[in-house]
Amino acid sequence: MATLKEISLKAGVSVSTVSLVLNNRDAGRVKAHIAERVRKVAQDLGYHPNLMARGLRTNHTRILGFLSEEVATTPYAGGMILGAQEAARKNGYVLITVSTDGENSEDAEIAVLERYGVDGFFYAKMSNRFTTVPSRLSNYPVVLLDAVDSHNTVTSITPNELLIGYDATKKLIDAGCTRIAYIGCSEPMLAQGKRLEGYKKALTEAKLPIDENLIINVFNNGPALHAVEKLMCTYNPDGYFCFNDARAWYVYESAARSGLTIGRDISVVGVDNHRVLAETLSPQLTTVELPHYEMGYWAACKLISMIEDCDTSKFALPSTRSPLPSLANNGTVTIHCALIDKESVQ
Amino acid sequence: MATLKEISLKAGVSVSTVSLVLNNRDAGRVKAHIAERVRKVAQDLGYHPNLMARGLRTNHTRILGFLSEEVATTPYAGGMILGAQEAARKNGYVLITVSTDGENSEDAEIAVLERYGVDGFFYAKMSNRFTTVPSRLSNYPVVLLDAVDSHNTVTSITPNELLIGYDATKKLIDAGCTRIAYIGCSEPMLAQGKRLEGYKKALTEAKLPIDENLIINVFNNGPALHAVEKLMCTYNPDGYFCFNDARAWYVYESAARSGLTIGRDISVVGVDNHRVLAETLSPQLTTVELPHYEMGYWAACKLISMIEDCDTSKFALPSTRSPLPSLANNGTVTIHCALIDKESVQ
DNA sequence: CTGTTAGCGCGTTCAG
DNA sequence: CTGAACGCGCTAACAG
Repeated sequence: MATLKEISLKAGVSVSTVSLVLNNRDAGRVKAHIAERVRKVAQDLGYHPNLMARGLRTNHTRILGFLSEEVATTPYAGGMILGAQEAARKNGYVLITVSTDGENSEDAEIAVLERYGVDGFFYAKMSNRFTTVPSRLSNYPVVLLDAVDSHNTVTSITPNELLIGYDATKKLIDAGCTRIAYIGCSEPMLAQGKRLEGYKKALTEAKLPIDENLIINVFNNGPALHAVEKLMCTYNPDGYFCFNDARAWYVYESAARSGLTIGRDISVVGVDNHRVLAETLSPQLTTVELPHYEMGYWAACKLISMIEDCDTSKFALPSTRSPLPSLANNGTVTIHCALIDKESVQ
Repeated sequence: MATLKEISLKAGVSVSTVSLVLNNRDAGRVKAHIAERVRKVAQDLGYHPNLMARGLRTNHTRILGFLSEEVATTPYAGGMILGAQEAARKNGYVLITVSTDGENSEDAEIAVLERYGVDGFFYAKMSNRFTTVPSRLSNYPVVLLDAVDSHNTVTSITPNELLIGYDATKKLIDAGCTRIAYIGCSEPMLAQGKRLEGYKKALTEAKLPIDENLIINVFNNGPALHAVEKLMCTYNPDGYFCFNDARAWYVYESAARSGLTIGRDISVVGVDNHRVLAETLSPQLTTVELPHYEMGYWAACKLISMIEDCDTSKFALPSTRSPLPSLANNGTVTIHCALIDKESVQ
């Protein structure tokens, strides 16, 4: 690793001149031909600044801390890290990811990241919920991922859960379904209530009745299958909106046992576009995609803009299936999730 | 963030004395009572060394670089990162994870990690395969994850694929199955050949015939389902060893359509213990767990031992379902994966 | 327009 | 037994 000093020696100028040139702060301060020579030598030596030394001096490291409660391990949410990483990379930043296994270790993890001099933090949760950000983070730029700040003060990005329920149900209505079931989630989650609300909104708008018999909440386990089978036999829904792709499987299995064909006899919409499940199921599952990658990407751009206190227009957002909200937004930002049309809706 | 200087001022000693004491190098060099005072002040001020400054001085940062080709995004392999992270944390290290989207960006990513002064690298692949490690890494300690070095020189950890096939098939044989099918993978993978080999080995040992009609390789898509249905109707296997949990789903679906009950009429064993799939399926899928967390944990301990050139006995390996190999091993290390007994084998 | 000087926070000689 | 002095690689004052 070449150093500034080596370059200065070889180019016959002082270290500070080299620093000036290589940081492009030589406009009208260093003669053009000498600046050129410096650049040449740097190029030849394959110079890259030592980021630790620079960080020590400038007090910013271009390291972002990614705090999560085992989010890295969930099959769903690795995409958030990937998206954040990608956006970070494009802007010359890097991620240190840390998982906290509980509230108690959290403080220690933050302390470690502080010692490395991170410039800001992501604070990610496993699924959309209200959260209070640790007070230790209050001096840093922070963006919440898949969680909403209880005090409604720190910027966050989450899926628009209501629209998920609305779009999915609308899809089934437009396909001609009139008796649409909702296979919900027994665990208390923000997403559960909102998606149900969207489901009801779509039905109401279409002047379809809300039949409480068609609404069930299940855990992700054996009894869930029986509950779905029973619902199918008893009330014969022609459409199913499922809280997630895993719950959609119960519909597939029940249909197979009942001799019903998905995409013809009944229609199904899930949520997640879970890589393994949604791709494996046959016919492929029409599902609303949770845009983890996109949320991560957005959060990183947002965080960097906060760190650099700069105009958000410098960030090029990728064009993705779920269009990203403007970076100018603050507070509780939501993202309209794309419905991925596959084969399970007639 | 308190500094050495602040402590030295408050304690009325010099900076170097503080450094000595706080690094526990004060044996017979600093008077006990003064050392005690220094420690007290440091405690009060909540002192933690600035890791960048230390790294600049010592040329090691306690940062580990985790290179992977989108491994972070696969639903399978996030566990590797988690395991590596956990082991790193326990030993005072931290991870910078970087995904390369192709061979070309790889070199640039490595360069970035070098500039941050990482002490060593993980080089992870998406699934067990032969790999040549980028020459740029040759000056660093490196551990390969879920991949084997083509030149057989850098240390790697991978699942013992042969035993996966053997154990899974043996499980079915012990349950009384005599016509055991193998639902394999059409993509060329190291794992495919080895698992098939283990399957055949178990059959041969049990003096069961190897019937090529019972062996099919499929992609993960619609036609796979038809292939499995056809196999089921035509040859009536009583046991199924599936390359992975996703392929096991085809057996579940086919069985449901044929009116067969899994765990009674036929038995199924998968591979992955994929969080969503294996837990959602009903009856729950008996499957061989790919110990991603464990591999990551092992790799981190190994890498740190290489960096510190220290005895491997200082590392406490967690007791996990798949017992970890000794850290004394070098070269191509494999891990015996645990079979998770659930409900799909009679 | 350029080079000298200083110091970020730390660890390590080397005198005293 | 302790503290002064130096340097890691870099940037930012300020002087020339």
